[in-house]
Amino acid sequence: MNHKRRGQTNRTGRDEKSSASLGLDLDRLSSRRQTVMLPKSRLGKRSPLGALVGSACPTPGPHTNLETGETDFSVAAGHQAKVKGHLGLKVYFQCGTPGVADQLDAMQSDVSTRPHPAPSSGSSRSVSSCIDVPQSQRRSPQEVDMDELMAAMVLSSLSCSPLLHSPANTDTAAAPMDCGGSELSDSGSSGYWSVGHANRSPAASPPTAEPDAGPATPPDEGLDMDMEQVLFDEPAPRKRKNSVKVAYRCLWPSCGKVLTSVVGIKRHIRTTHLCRGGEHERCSRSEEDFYYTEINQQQQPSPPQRLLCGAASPTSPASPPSPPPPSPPSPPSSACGALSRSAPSSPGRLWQVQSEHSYQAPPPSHVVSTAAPGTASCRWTPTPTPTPTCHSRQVLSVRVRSVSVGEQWLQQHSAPCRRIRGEAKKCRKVYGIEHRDQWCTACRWKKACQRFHD
DNA sequence: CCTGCCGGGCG
DNA sequence: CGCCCGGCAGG
Ligand SMILES: [Zn+2]
Repeated sequence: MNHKRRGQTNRTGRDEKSSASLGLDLDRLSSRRQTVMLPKSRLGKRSPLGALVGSACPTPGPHTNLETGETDFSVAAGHQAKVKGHLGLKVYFQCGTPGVADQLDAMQSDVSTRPHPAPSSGSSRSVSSCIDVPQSQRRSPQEVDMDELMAAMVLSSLSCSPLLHSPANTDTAAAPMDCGGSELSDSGSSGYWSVGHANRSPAASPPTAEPDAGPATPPDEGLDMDMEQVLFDEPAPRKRKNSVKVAYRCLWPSCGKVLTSVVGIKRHIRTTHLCRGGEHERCSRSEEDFYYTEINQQQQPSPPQRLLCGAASPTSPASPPSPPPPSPPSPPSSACGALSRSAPSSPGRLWQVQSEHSYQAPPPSHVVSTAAPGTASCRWTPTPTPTPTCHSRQVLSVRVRSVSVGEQWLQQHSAPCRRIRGEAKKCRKVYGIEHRDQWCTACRWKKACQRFHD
Protein backbone atom coordinates (compact mmCIF):
# COMPACT_ATOMS: atom_id res chain seq x y z
CA MET A 1 0.00 0.00 0.00
CA ASN A 2 2.34 2.56 1.18
CA HIS A 3 4.93 1.77 -1.30
CA LYS A 4 2.67 1.99 -4.22
CA ARG A 5 1.09 5.09 -3.11
CA ARG A 6 4.34 6.60 -2.37
CA GLY A 7 5.70 5.56 -5.66
CA GLN A 8 2.90 7.09 -7.59
CA THR A 9 2.90 10.19 -5.60
CA ASN A 10 6.48 10.28 -6.05
CA ARG A 11 6.29 10.01 -9.73
CA THR A 12 3.65 12.53 -10.37
CA GLY A 13 4.86 14.91 -7.85
CA ARG A 14 8.34 14.67 -8.98
CA ASP A 15 7.52 15.20 -12.54
CA GLU A 16 6.04 18.47 -11.77
CA LYS A 17 8.10 19.68 -8.97
CA SER A 18 11.45 18.67 -10.03
CA SER A 19 10.90 19.79 -13.54
CA ALA A 20 9.84 23.12 -12.32
CA SER A 21 12.63 23.64 -9.92
CA LEU A 22 15.43 21.91 -11.61
CA GLY A 23 14.47 21.59 -15.17
CA LEU A 24 16.06 18.27 -15.26
CA ASP A 25 13.14 16.41 -16.51
CA LEU A 26 14.72 15.89 -19.84
CA ASP A 27 17.64 14.33 -18.31
CA ARG A 28 15.59 12.33 -15.97
CA LEU A 29 13.21 11.17 -18.59
CA SER A 30 15.84 10.11 -20.95
CA SER A 31 17.78 8.38 -18.33
CA ARG A 32 14.77 6.75 -16.99
CA ARG A 33 13.72 5.58 -20.32
CA GLN A 34 16.95 3.93 -21.05
CA THR A 35 18.16 2.85 -17.70
CA VAL A 36 21.40 4.34 -18.58
CA MET A 37 22.21 4.44 -14.99
CA LEU A 38 22.57 0.79 -14.60
CA PRO A 39 25.30 0.15 -17.03
CA LYS A 40 27.18 3.25 -16.51
CA SER A 41 27.12 3.80 -12.89
CA ARG A 42 27.58 0.22 -12.15
CA LEU A 43 30.43 -0.08 -14.41
CA GLY A 44 32.00 3.13 -13.61
CA LYS A 45 31.60 3.11 -9.94
CA ARG A 46 32.45 0.18 -7.93
CA SER A 47 31.47 -2.62 -10.08
CA PRO A 48 32.89 -6.02 -9.60
CA LEU A 49 36.25 -4.54 -9.97
CA GLY A 50 35.97 -2.18 -7.19
CA ALA A 51 34.74 -4.91 -5.02
CA LEU A 52 37.35 -7.18 -6.26
CA VAL A 53 40.15 -4.83 -5.64
CA GLY A 54 38.87 -3.87 -2.33
CA SER A 55 38.06 -7.26 -1.06
CA ALA A 56 40.99 -9.02 -2.45
CA CYS A 57 43.39 -7.04 -0.38
CA PRO A 58 41.80 -6.76 3.01
CA THR A 59 41.10 -10.40 3.18
CA PRO A 60 37.46 -10.40 4.03
CA GLY A 61 35.69 -12.62 1.61
CA PRO A 62 35.44 -16.33 1.72
CA HIS A 63 37.54 -16.62 -1.32
CA THR A 64 40.20 -14.80 0.43
CA ASN A 65 40.05 -17.31 3.14
CA LEU A 66 40.53 -20.01 0.72
CA GLU A 67 43.34 -18.22 -0.79
CA THR A 68 44.82 -17.62 2.52
CA GLY A 69 44.60 -21.21 3.23
CA GLU A 70 46.26 -21.91 0.03
CA THR A 71 49.04 -19.50 0.28
CA ASP A 72 50.19 -18.00 3.46
CA PHE A 73 52.50 -15.60 1.90
CA SER A 74 49.70 -13.81 0.26
CA VAL A 75 48.70 -12.60 3.64
CA ALA A 76 52.11 -12.49 4.97
CA ALA A 77 53.31 -10.25 2.27
CA GLY A 78 52.67 -6.71 3.14
CA HIS A 79 51.98 -4.73 0.06
CA GLN A 80 48.65 -4.79 -1.52
CA ALA A 81 49.83 -4.75 -5.01
CA LYS A 82 52.44 -7.28 -4.33
CA VAL A 83 50.12 -9.38 -2.40
CA LYS A 84 47.75 -9.43 -5.17
CA GLY A 85 50.44 -10.25 -7.48
CA HIS A 86 51.22 -13.14 -5.32
CA LEU A 87 47.70 -14.17 -5.24
CA GLY A 88 47.50 -14.13 -8.89
CA LEU A 89 50.75 -15.83 -9.06
CA LYS A 90 49.88 -18.28 -6.50
CA VAL A 91 48.50 -20.29 -9.21
CA TYR A 92 51.77 -20.61 -10.87
CA PHE A 93 53.49 -21.17 -7.67
CA GLN A 94 51.58 -24.19 -6.98
CA CYS A 95 52.45 -25.54 -10.27
CA GLY A 96 55.84 -24.10 -10.20
CA THR A 97 56.69 -24.78 -6.66
CA PRO A 98 57.34 -28.39 -7.20
CA GLY A 99 59.55 -27.51 -10.01
CA VAL A 100 61.53 -25.07 -8.03
CA ALA A 101 61.59 -27.28 -5.08
CA ASP A 102 62.77 -30.02 -7.26
CA GLN A 103 65.48 -27.95 -8.57
CA LEU A 104 66.54 -26.80 -5.22
CA ASP A 105 66.32 -30.21 -3.94
CA ALA A 106 68.06 -31.51 -6.89
CA MET A 107 70.82 -29.16 -6.25
CA GLN A 108 71.02 -29.96 -2.67
CA SER A 109 70.68 -33.54 -3.36
CA ASP A 110 73.37 -33.15 -5.80
CA VAL A 111 75.57 -31.92 -3.14
CA SER A 112 74.55 -34.57 -0.82
CA THR A 113 74.74 -37.07 -3.53
CA ARG A 114 78.40 -37.36 -3.44
CA PRO A 115 78.59 -38.21 0.16
CA HIS A 116 75.85 -40.60 -0.39
CA PRO A 117 77.73 -43.25 -2.22
CA ALA A 118 79.92 -43.88 0.68
CA PRO A 119 77.34 -45.06 3.12
CA SER A 120 75.68 -47.13 0.57
CA SER A 121 78.81 -48.84 -0.39
CA GLY A 122 80.51 -49.52 2.79
CA SER A 123 82.58 -48.22 5.57
CA SER A 124 85.84 -47.04 4.26
CA ARG A 125 84.70 -43.77 2.84
CA SER A 126 81.88 -43.26 5.17
CA VAL A 127 83.91 -40.97 7.31
CA SER A 128 83.48 -37.82 5.38
CA SER A 129 80.13 -38.63 4.00
CA CYS A 130 78.42 -39.81 7.07
CA ILE A 131 78.52 -36.43 8.54
CA ASP A 132 77.32 -34.70 5.51
CA VAL A 133 74.46 -36.90 4.73
CA PRO A 134 72.55 -36.56 7.91
CA GLN A 135 72.96 -32.87 7.86
CA SER A 136 71.69 -32.38 4.43
CA GLN A 137 68.97 -34.86 5.05
CA ARG A 138 67.56 -33.49 8.18
CA ARG A 139 68.33 -29.99 7.16
CA SER A 140 65.78 -28.07 8.99
CA PRO A 141 64.24 -26.02 6.27
CA GLN A 142 64.10 -22.85 8.19
CA GLU A 143 67.62 -23.22 9.32
CA VAL A 144 68.81 -23.61 5.86
CA ASP A 145 69.78 -20.16 4.98
CA MET A 146 70.91 -18.72 1.78
CA ASP A 147 74.44 -19.63 2.55
CA GLU A 148 73.65 -23.21 2.31
CA LEU A 149 71.63 -22.77 -0.75
CA MET A 150 74.26 -20.74 -2.35
CA ALA A 151 76.81 -23.22 -1.36
CA ALA A 152 74.72 -25.90 -2.85
CA MET A 153 74.39 -23.93 -5.98
CA VAL A 154 78.03 -23.29 -6.26
CA LEU A 155 78.88 -26.82 -5.56
CA SER A 156 76.38 -28.11 -7.95
CA SER A 157 77.43 -25.76 -10.64
CA LEU A 158 81.02 -26.49 -10.06
CA SER A 159 81.03 -30.14 -9.55
CA CYS A 160 77.75 -31.47 -10.60
CA SER A 161 78.17 -34.04 -13.17
CA PRO A 162 77.69 -32.43 -16.53
CA LEU A 163 75.64 -35.35 -17.60
CA LEU A 164 72.99 -34.71 -15.09
CA HIS A 165 72.18 -31.18 -15.85
CA SER A 166 71.22 -29.91 -19.18
CA PRO A 167 71.75 -26.24 -19.85
CA ALA A 168 68.09 -25.59 -19.57
CA ASN A 169 68.02 -27.18 -16.23
CA THR A 170 70.83 -25.07 -15.02
CA ASP A 171 69.16 -22.02 -16.29
CA THR A 172 65.95 -22.69 -14.59
CA ALA A 173 67.72 -23.50 -11.45
CA ALA A 174 69.65 -20.32 -11.57
CA ALA A 175 66.71 -18.14 -12.34
CA PRO A 176 64.59 -18.98 -9.32
CA MET A 177 67.47 -18.66 -7.06
CA ASP A 178 68.23 -15.31 -8.43
CA CYS A 179 64.76 -14.15 -7.82
CA GLY A 180 64.68 -15.57 -4.42
CA GLY A 181 67.85 -13.83 -3.55
CA SER A 182 66.79 -10.48 -4.76
CA GLU A 183 63.45 -10.74 -3.12
CA LEU A 184 64.99 -11.76 0.07
CA SER A 185 67.25 -8.84 0.16
CA ASP A 186 64.36 -6.66 -0.67
CA SER A 187 61.96 -7.37 2.07
CA GLY A 188 61.09 -9.64 4.86
CA SER A 189 57.92 -10.68 3.27
CA SER A 190 59.69 -12.35 0.52
CA GLY A 191 61.79 -13.92 3.13
CA TYR A 192 58.74 -15.45 4.48
CA TRP A 193 57.97 -16.60 1.08
CA SER A 194 61.24 -18.27 0.66
CA VAL A 195 60.88 -19.87 4.00
CA GLY A 196 57.61 -21.24 2.96
CA HIS A 197 59.35 -22.71 0.07
CA ALA A 198 61.98 -24.21 2.17
CA ASN A 199 59.33 -25.64 4.28
CA ARG A 200 57.69 -27.12 1.38
CA SER A 201 60.66 -28.79 0.00
CA PRO A 202 60.91 -31.20 2.86
CA ALA A 203 57.28 -31.96 2.59
CA ALA A 204 57.73 -32.55 -1.03
CA SER A 205 60.95 -34.27 -0.38
CA PRO A 206 59.49 -37.73 -0.55
CA PRO A 207 58.95 -37.29 -4.23
CA THR A 208 61.95 -35.12 -4.39
CA ALA A 209 63.89 -37.59 -2.43
CA GLU A 210 63.95 -39.60 -5.54
CA PRO A 211 66.60 -37.60 -7.17
CA ASP A 212 68.33 -37.50 -3.89
CA ALA A 213 68.46 -41.18 -3.80
CA GLY A 214 68.47 -41.11 -7.49
CA PRO A 215 72.05 -41.95 -8.04
CA ALA A 216 71.57 -45.05 -6.07
CA THR A 217 67.92 -45.74 -6.36
CA PRO A 218 66.29 -46.34 -9.67
CA PRO A 219 62.59 -46.10 -10.16
CA ASP A 220 61.84 -48.88 -7.83
CA GLU A 221 59.03 -48.18 -5.45
CA GLY A 222 60.02 -50.71 -2.92
CA LEU A 223 63.49 -49.46 -2.95
CA ASP A 224 62.31 -45.97 -2.85
CA MET A 225 60.26 -46.61 0.19
CA ASP A 226 63.18 -48.25 1.71
CA MET A 227 65.30 -45.32 0.98
CA GLU A 228 62.78 -42.99 2.41
CA GLN A 229 62.57 -44.89 5.57
CA VAL A 230 66.23 -44.97 5.81
CA LEU A 231 66.50 -41.35 5.13
CA PHE A 232 63.83 -40.23 7.45
CA ASP A 233 64.07 -42.67 10.20
CA GLU A 234 67.70 -42.69 10.87
CA PRO A 235 71.08 -42.93 9.32
CA ALA A 236 70.51 -46.58 8.84
CA PRO A 237 73.37 -48.34 10.46
CA ARG A 238 73.82 -50.51 7.53
CA LYS A 239 72.29 -50.70 4.20
CA ARG A 240 70.87 -53.56 2.45
CA LYS A 241 73.24 -54.63 -0.17
CA ASN A 242 70.56 -55.64 -2.50
CA SER A 243 68.74 -52.40 -2.09
CA VAL A 244 71.09 -50.71 -4.40
CA LYS A 245 73.20 -52.18 -7.03
CA VAL A 246 76.10 -49.96 -6.85
CA ALA A 247 79.07 -50.03 -9.00
CA TYR A 248 82.08 -47.89 -9.31
CA ARG A 249 83.36 -46.72 -12.53
CA CYS A 250 86.81 -45.56 -13.17
CA LEU A 251 86.89 -42.07 -14.48
CA TRP A 252 90.31 -42.23 -15.79
CA PRO A 253 90.31 -40.70 -19.25
CA SER A 254 90.25 -43.70 -21.39
CA CYS A 255 89.35 -46.21 -18.79
CA GLY A 256 85.78 -47.05 -18.19
CA LYS A 257 86.36 -49.90 -15.90
CA VAL A 258 83.51 -50.70 -13.64
CA LEU A 259 83.91 -52.53 -10.41
CA THR A 260 81.45 -53.42 -7.81
CA SER A 261 83.41 -52.55 -4.79
CA VAL A 262 85.06 -49.45 -3.60
CA VAL A 263 88.09 -51.32 -2.65
CA GLY A 264 88.29 -52.84 -6.01
CA ILE A 265 87.95 -49.61 -7.86
CA LYS A 266 90.40 -47.96 -5.65
CA ARG A 267 92.84 -50.64 -6.12
CA HIS A 268 92.27 -50.49 -9.79
CA ILE A 269 92.92 -46.81 -9.88
CA ARG A 270 95.82 -47.01 -7.65
CA THR A 271 97.47 -49.77 -9.48
CA THR A 272 96.46 -49.11 -12.99
CA HIS A 273 96.41 -45.37 -13.23
CA LEU A 274 98.24 -43.98 -10.30
CA CYS A 275 100.86 -46.60 -10.63
CA ARG A 276 101.25 -46.86 -6.97
CA GLY A 277 101.87 -49.81 -4.87
CA GLY A 278 100.30 -50.58 -1.60
CA GLU A 279 102.82 -48.46 0.17
CA HIS A 280 101.41 -45.16 -0.92
CA GLU A 281 97.97 -46.15 -0.09
CA ARG A 282 97.54 -43.63 2.60
CA CYS A 283 98.88 -40.73 0.74
CA SER A 284 97.07 -41.31 -2.44
CA ARG A 285 93.98 -42.50 -0.88
CA SER A 286 92.18 -39.25 -1.31
CA GLU A 287 93.39 -39.06 -4.80
CA GLU A 288 91.67 -42.21 -5.87
CA ASP A 289 88.40 -40.82 -4.86
CA PHE A 290 88.58 -38.44 -7.69
CA TYR A 291 89.04 -41.06 -10.27
CA TYR A 292 86.06 -43.14 -9.72
CA THR A 293 82.48 -42.51 -9.44
CA GLU A 294 79.66 -44.40 -8.04
CA ILE A 295 77.01 -45.60 -10.35
CA ASN A 296 73.99 -47.72 -10.06
CA GLN A 297 72.21 -49.93 -12.46
CA GLN A 298 70.91 -47.04 -14.39
CA GLN A 299 74.12 -45.28 -14.11
CA GLN A 300 72.61 -41.86 -13.75
CA PRO A 301 69.65 -40.45 -12.04
CA SER A 302 68.74 -39.20 -15.40
CA PRO A 303 65.58 -41.26 -15.61
CA PRO A 304 64.07 -39.68 -12.56
CA GLN A 305 65.43 -36.35 -13.43
CA ARG A 306 64.07 -36.69 -16.85
CA LEU A 307 60.72 -37.38 -15.50
CA LEU A 308 60.82 -34.44 -13.26
CA CYS A 309 62.01 -32.15 -15.89
CA GLY A 310 59.59 -33.45 -18.38
CA ALA A 311 56.69 -33.10 -16.09
CA ALA A 312 57.76 -29.80 -14.81
CA SER A 313 59.08 -28.20 -17.89
CA PRO A 314 55.74 -27.54 -19.49
CA THR A 315 54.58 -25.71 -16.46
CA SER A 316 57.24 -24.80 -14.05
CA PRO A 317 59.95 -23.54 -16.29
CA ALA A 318 57.47 -21.34 -17.92
CA SER A 319 55.93 -20.17 -14.73
CA PRO A 320 58.90 -19.55 -12.50
CA PRO A 321 60.16 -16.74 -14.57
CA SER A 322 56.80 -15.14 -14.71
CA PRO A 323 55.93 -15.14 -11.02
CA PRO A 324 58.55 -12.76 -9.78
CA PRO A 325 57.74 -10.09 -12.28
CA PRO A 326 53.97 -9.82 -12.53
CA SER A 327 54.52 -9.23 -16.18
CA PRO A 328 52.58 -6.03 -16.49
CA PRO A 329 52.19 -5.62 -20.20
CA SER A 330 50.12 -8.55 -21.24
CA PRO A 331 49.58 -11.02 -18.50
CA PRO A 332 46.42 -12.23 -20.11
CA SER A 333 48.02 -14.12 -22.87
CA SER A 334 50.94 -15.67 -21.10
CA ALA A 335 49.14 -16.17 -17.87
CA CYS A 336 46.27 -17.65 -19.67
CA GLY A 337 48.45 -20.12 -21.30
CA ALA A 338 50.12 -21.16 -18.16
CA LEU A 339 46.94 -21.32 -16.26
CA SER A 340 45.00 -23.09 -18.83
CA ARG A 341 47.73 -25.56 -19.10
CA SER A 342 47.98 -26.02 -15.44
CA ALA A 343 44.31 -26.20 -14.89
CA PRO A 344 43.72 -29.51 -16.53
CA SER A 345 46.66 -31.12 -14.90
CA SER A 346 46.31 -29.72 -11.44
CA PRO A 347 43.71 -30.79 -8.91
CA GLY A 348 40.50 -28.99 -8.41
CA ARG A 349 41.15 -26.87 -5.40
CA LEU A 350 42.44 -24.12 -7.53
CA TRP A 351 39.22 -24.07 -9.31
CA GLN A 352 37.38 -23.76 -6.15
CA VAL A 353 39.40 -20.89 -5.01
CA GLN A 354 39.18 -19.13 -8.22
CA SER A 355 35.63 -19.98 -8.79
CA GLU A 356 34.88 -18.03 -5.73
CA HIS A 357 36.07 -15.01 -7.52
CA SER A 358 34.40 -16.07 -10.61
CA TYR A 359 31.22 -14.42 -9.63
CA GLN A 360 32.90 -11.28 -10.62
CA ALA A 361 34.21 -12.59 -13.83
CA PRO A 362 30.94 -12.71 -15.70
CA PRO A 363 30.45 -8.98 -15.56
CA PRO A 364 33.87 -8.16 -16.76
CA SER A 365 32.55 -5.36 -18.80
CA HIS A 366 34.72 -2.42 -18.10
CA VAL A 367 37.88 -2.67 -16.10
CA VAL A 368 39.70 0.38 -17.24
CA SER A 369 37.68 2.54 -19.43
CA THR A 370 35.15 3.70 -16.98
CA ALA A 371 34.08 6.56 -19.13
CA ALA A 372 32.53 4.64 -21.91
CA PRO A 373 29.46 2.72 -20.89
CA GLY A 374 30.16 0.54 -23.82
CA THR A 375 32.17 -2.53 -23.28
CA ALA A 376 35.25 -1.26 -24.89
CA SER A 377 37.32 -2.94 -22.28
CA CYS A 378 36.55 -6.43 -23.22
CA ARG A 379 40.12 -7.44 -23.74
CA TRP A 380 39.87 -10.22 -21.29
CA THR A 381 36.20 -10.62 -21.75
CA PRO A 382 36.64 -13.27 -24.37
CA THR A 383 37.18 -15.82 -21.72
CA PRO A 384 33.91 -15.48 -19.87
CA THR A 385 32.10 -16.43 -22.98
CA PRO A 386 28.39 -16.97 -22.77
CA THR A 387 29.04 -19.21 -19.78
CA PRO A 388 25.99 -21.41 -19.74
CA THR A 389 26.26 -21.30 -15.97
CA CYS A 390 26.62 -24.99 -15.88
CA HIS A 391 29.12 -26.53 -13.55
CA SER A 392 31.23 -28.23 -16.08
CA ARG A 393 34.84 -28.18 -15.18
CA GLN A 394 35.82 -26.68 -18.40
CA VAL A 395 33.69 -23.74 -17.83
CA LEU A 396 35.04 -23.38 -14.43
CA SER A 397 38.56 -23.56 -15.52
CA VAL A 398 37.90 -21.04 -18.15
CA ARG A 399 36.42 -18.69 -15.74
CA VAL A 400 39.20 -19.30 -13.39
CA ARG A 401 41.66 -18.28 -15.87
CA SER A 402 39.81 -15.18 -16.73
CA VAL A 403 39.44 -14.27 -13.16
CA SER A 404 42.96 -14.64 -12.09
CA VAL A 405 44.04 -12.83 -15.12
CA GLY A 406 41.48 -10.27 -14.38
CA GLU A 407 42.86 -9.91 -10.95
CA GLN A 408 46.27 -9.18 -12.14
CA TRP A 409 44.89 -6.92 -14.67
CA LEU A 410 42.81 -5.12 -12.19
CA GLN A 411 45.52 -4.64 -9.75
CA GLN A 412 47.57 -3.04 -12.38
CA HIS A 413 45.12 -1.01 -14.26
CA SER A 414 42.05 -0.48 -12.27
CA ALA A 415 43.82 0.42 -9.13
CA PRO A 416 45.33 3.59 -10.41
CA CYS A 417 42.35 4.88 -12.26
CA ARG A 418 39.79 3.66 -9.85
CA ARG A 419 37.22 6.26 -9.22
CA ILE A 420 36.79 7.45 -5.77
CA ARG A 421 33.18 8.21 -5.36
CA GLY A 422 30.57 10.33 -6.89
CA GLU A 423 31.24 13.63 -5.34
CA ALA A 424 28.19 15.10 -6.93
CA LYS A 425 25.28 15.48 -4.61
CA LYS A 426 22.78 12.86 -5.11
CA CYS A 427 19.11 12.87 -4.67
CA ARG A 428 19.37 11.82 -1.16
CA LYS A 429 21.47 14.67 -0.21
CA VAL A 430 19.69 17.16 -2.32
CA TYR A 431 16.21 16.38 -1.26
CA GLY A 432 16.97 14.86 2.03
CA ILE A 433 15.70 11.67 3.40
CA GLU A 434 12.47 13.22 4.44
CA HIS A 435 11.70 13.94 0.83
CA ARG A 436 12.55 10.63 -0.33
CA ASP A 437 9.70 10.58 -2.75
CA GLN A 438 11.51 13.15 -4.73
CA TRP A 439 14.52 11.07 -5.27
CA CYS A 440 15.13 9.45 -8.50
CA THR A 441 14.07 5.91 -8.63
CA ALA A 442 17.59 4.71 -8.58
CA CYS A 443 18.29 6.55 -5.42
CA ARG A 444 15.16 5.30 -3.93
CA TRP A 445 16.23 1.87 -4.75
CA LYS A 446 19.61 2.50 -3.40
CA LYS A 447 21.08 2.18 -6.76
CA ALA A 448 23.40 4.45 -8.54
CA CYS A 449 21.73 7.73 -8.93
CA GLN A 450 20.59 8.33 -12.39
CA ARG A 451 19.58 11.86 -12.01
CA PHE A 452 22.78 13.37 -10.86
CA HIS A 453 25.54 11.58 -12.49
CA ASP A 454 28.99 12.28 -11.50
C1' DC B 1 28.06 8.73 12.12
C1' DC B 2 26.34 9.73 6.72
C1' DT B 3 26.32 8.85 1.86
C1' DG B 4 26.46 6.16 -2.40
C1' DC B 5 25.42 2.00 -4.26
C1' DC B 6 26.07 -3.20 -5.26
C1' DG B 7 24.04 -7.47 -4.65
C1' DG B 8 20.23 -9.81 -3.71
C1' DG B 9 15.55 -10.89 -2.19
C1' DC B 10 10.62 -10.43 -2.76
C1' DG B 11 6.15 -10.02 -5.24
C1' DC C 1 10.32 -6.42 -14.21
C1' DG C 2 9.59 -2.91 -10.02
C1' DC C 3 10.67 -2.28 -5.42
C1' DC C 4 13.15 -2.57 -1.40
C1' DC C 5 16.90 -3.53 1.84
C1' DG C 6 21.42 -5.46 3.85
C1' DG C 7 25.62 -4.36 3.93
C1' DC C 8 29.92 -2.45 2.35
C1' DA C 9 33.16 1.22 1.35
C1' DG C 10 34.47 5.91 1.48
C1' DG C 11 34.21 10.37 3.68
ZN1 LIG D 1 19.23 10.11 -7.62
